[in-house]
Amino acid sequence: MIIENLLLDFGAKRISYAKGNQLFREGETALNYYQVASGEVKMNNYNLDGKEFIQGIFREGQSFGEPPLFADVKYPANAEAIIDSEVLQLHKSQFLELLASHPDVHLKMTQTLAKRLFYKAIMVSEISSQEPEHRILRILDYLKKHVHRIDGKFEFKVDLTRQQIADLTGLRVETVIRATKALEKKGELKIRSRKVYR
Amino acid sequence: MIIENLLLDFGAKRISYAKGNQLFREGETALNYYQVASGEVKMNNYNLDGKEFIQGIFREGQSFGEPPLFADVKYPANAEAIIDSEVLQLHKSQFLELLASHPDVHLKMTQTLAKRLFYKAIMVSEISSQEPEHRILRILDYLKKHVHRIDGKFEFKVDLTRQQIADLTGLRVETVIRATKALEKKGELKIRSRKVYR
DNA sequence: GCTCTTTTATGATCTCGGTCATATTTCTTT
DNA sequence: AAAGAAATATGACCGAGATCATAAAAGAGC
Repeated sequence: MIIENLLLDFGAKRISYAKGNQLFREGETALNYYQVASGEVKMNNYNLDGKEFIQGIFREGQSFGEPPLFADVKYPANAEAIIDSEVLQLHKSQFLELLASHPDVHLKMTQTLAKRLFYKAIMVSEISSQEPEHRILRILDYLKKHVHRIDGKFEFKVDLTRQQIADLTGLRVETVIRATKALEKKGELKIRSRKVYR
Repeated sequence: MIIENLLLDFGAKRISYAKGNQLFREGETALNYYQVASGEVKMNNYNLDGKEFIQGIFREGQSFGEPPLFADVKYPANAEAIIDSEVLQLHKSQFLELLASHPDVHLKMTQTLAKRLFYKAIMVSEISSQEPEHRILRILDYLKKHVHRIDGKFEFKVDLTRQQIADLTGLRVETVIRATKALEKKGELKIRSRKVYR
């Protein structure tokens, strides 16, 4: 996260996206730095038969889609507003200038990328070689510990639908529903009025 | 990649690891920056029943295991020499000093992380939602285009065993063997004396 | 309150890739 | 050249999770 005034100083614009609208698409060239001012944005892929995979969900203060600004590659996924959202948008060239003139911000950016890489490393290994229940617990624990920074049993209310959990783990809704129930029975999580607590 | 003399100036050491030896393990705290001087190092995970997943393979000039130096996390995977290797090793504090005093090197580092993130984003989506043949082609195309920078049909000789392809894609050897054969029949790749060309 | 949509739920069936067993070919080492 | 190890190959079978169908509960909008 880069503080708003600094972004605005460098010419960032505040732009609104209605629920369901796309900010950019897989395969496009990256032109801007994006940071959520309010709302919720997801990055996702669709495979050939329409199945969605969610790369990540970004909330207030979080930036997304920066890697292609550094590496010379196209966007590996789409970005879409999950709910009505406002986004701070800064053109690539100004963004790079900002980093060059603010080493501390650059370092923070590097740390952000490093954290994301850590998350992806975990997920890719999980998805490739673990059974559904394990995968689900892993992503919940990751969100609990690294995103929401919550401690204590069942203190983390999972603000995701079963479908979203499925899309984050590469499973199917039905499998997630059955697996979460099995996990509740095992005492690994709680379900109160359909919401999952971990 | 950071040029060798610069690393040595900051106190890096050249260390040899025999084939099969581990440089660090999943869950350990990151203490050093690593860069391959010669040989080949892989980062991997093992799941509960011993199945391996290869996060990446690093060759001469490539660095690995940096994210935990930036983000405050433990290693998400092990590092192991695939063949006898020499590695340049620089202590975390000196490494961060190096970056602070050489903004160009820092930017290059950020670009490296960004590229790796790009690769992981592709793989995690592939693994989660695509069939074996698709996954295999994707990783081969990634290696061809982004690692070896080769152009032209069947010009890329894949220097991986079927088992390694399996461990990189989260598949099983038998599946990779069958899938590569099917892909050859479809004209997507060639197999000459058991080596895969793409 | 009523309607429409979204989300959760559950059973039945199917299928693809995993598993297991075994063989053959190639590479290494002595 | 022989022996051993590693990599590739192939068939038979199985099972976990996907798929399909259908329903019920909860939430959103009017």
